[in-house]
Amino acid sequence: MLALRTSTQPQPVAVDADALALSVARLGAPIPYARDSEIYGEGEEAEYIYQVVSGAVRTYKILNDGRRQIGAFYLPGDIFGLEIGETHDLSAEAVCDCTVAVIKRSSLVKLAKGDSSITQALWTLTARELQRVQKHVLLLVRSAQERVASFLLEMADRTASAGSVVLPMSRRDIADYLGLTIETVSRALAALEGQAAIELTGARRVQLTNVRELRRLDS
Amino acid sequence: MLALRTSTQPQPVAVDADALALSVARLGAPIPYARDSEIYGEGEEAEYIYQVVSGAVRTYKILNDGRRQIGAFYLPGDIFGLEIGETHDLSAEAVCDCTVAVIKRSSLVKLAKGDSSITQALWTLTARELQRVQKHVLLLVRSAQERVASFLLEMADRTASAGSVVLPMSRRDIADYLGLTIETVSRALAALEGQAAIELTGARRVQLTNVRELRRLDS
DNA sequence: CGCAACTTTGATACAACTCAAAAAATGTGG
DNA sequence: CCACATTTTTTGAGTTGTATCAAAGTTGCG
Repeated sequence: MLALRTSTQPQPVAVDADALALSVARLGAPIPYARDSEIYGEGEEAEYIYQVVSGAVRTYKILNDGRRQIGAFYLPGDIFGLEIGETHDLSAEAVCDCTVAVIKRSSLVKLAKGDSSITQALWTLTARELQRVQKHVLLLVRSAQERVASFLLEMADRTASAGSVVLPMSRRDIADYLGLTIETVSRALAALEGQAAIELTGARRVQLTNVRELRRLDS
Repeated sequence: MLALRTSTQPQPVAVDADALALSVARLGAPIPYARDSEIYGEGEEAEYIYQVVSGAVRTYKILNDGRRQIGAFYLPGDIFGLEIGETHDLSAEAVCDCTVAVIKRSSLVKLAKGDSSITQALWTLTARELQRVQKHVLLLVRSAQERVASFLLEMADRTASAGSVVLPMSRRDIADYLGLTIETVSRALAALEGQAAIELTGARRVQLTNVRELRRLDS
């Protein structure tokens, strides 16, 4: 939700944060990352702030039992890697080949000294991230089908695609984001197709044929 | 984790936020709330910022299927109700009879005008809240016993009680926080007692007899 | 003390997981 | 562009952990 794009979601106090997003894109150095390559690791110093230019990025943690929990997917326009502490709480990887604009945190802090609206914008970004994670919590207590339906709606909304969603991530990624197994994700998709809510027009291409029904599951 | 208290958790960039917490306690009007009474409702204007003085507070949302998801428990010293948008994202209620210090958001904003460190402090509070919710996500993808063990450790840590934890909330509250049913919470507690990790010395009093074992489950 | 609310325990059901294998998609070199 | 190898996704069968339904204890308060 840290997006430049317009969205059907309410965007309170958005102006400053979005202006900052523009700044990152303009000032930041664009860097290419290959699929599955690490952008930063958990515990590393949070020296930079990142914005997806093209492609997609995931943040995640590895649990002690070896499972991986994905914290978020970031799409073009989204800012990630903003921490208030010294280090990153999660690791970040490229979901697919992608380009990321990078700006030094210290240069933003320097800008913020002369312009309190930048501090305000950074705060807003953190608050939006908080709202996003709160939604994630609500997602994780719902049924498998509801989680998948909600995920599809979110992706459709964020990619501004008219009903036809191209998922940049694998079933494993989706499963690890939703707290499910890949088999359960696959079956949930098949069930949604059976209910004529979606149409699987390729492994990673989904047509949302009945958004009403998906919303009913999501709500 | 928005606490004045000392804690075994790392507290990065804590000074300003804690100073602010002191300000709320000093400047805020102490207001008593009866058990289960509403402090604010989801969607209401976020006019005030709150700090628990005594007792405990829960924030929550009601899902469309009628279930309730608790977002957080706030204990003495903790600040809650800080939003960046115009309205509250969750509702807040008194878990038990409690006292809450209340300060107008506008007066903090006024203070912040002359002191950028106050803006910084508010940002830090939001960031801590973000970290807390991220932990909550990790909790919700674990087994019932692991969730309960983790919850007990968190409560022990936050109440700074030497092994003996008094839970201010009911099983229903715990279940709704952990995304479980009350029966499963009860059984998980019984199982932990069977493994000699804890001792139930009353419905709401738990003795942590083997913190090592609990931490192994938590990790 | 007695009642109401809360918690525990038991029996059963079901959703999601695990293990296994087939099918489909993707990438690669000839 | 095709044939093959590899990876990813789907489907199937069986298991398991948690939910549900029901009832018995327990706690705490008026």
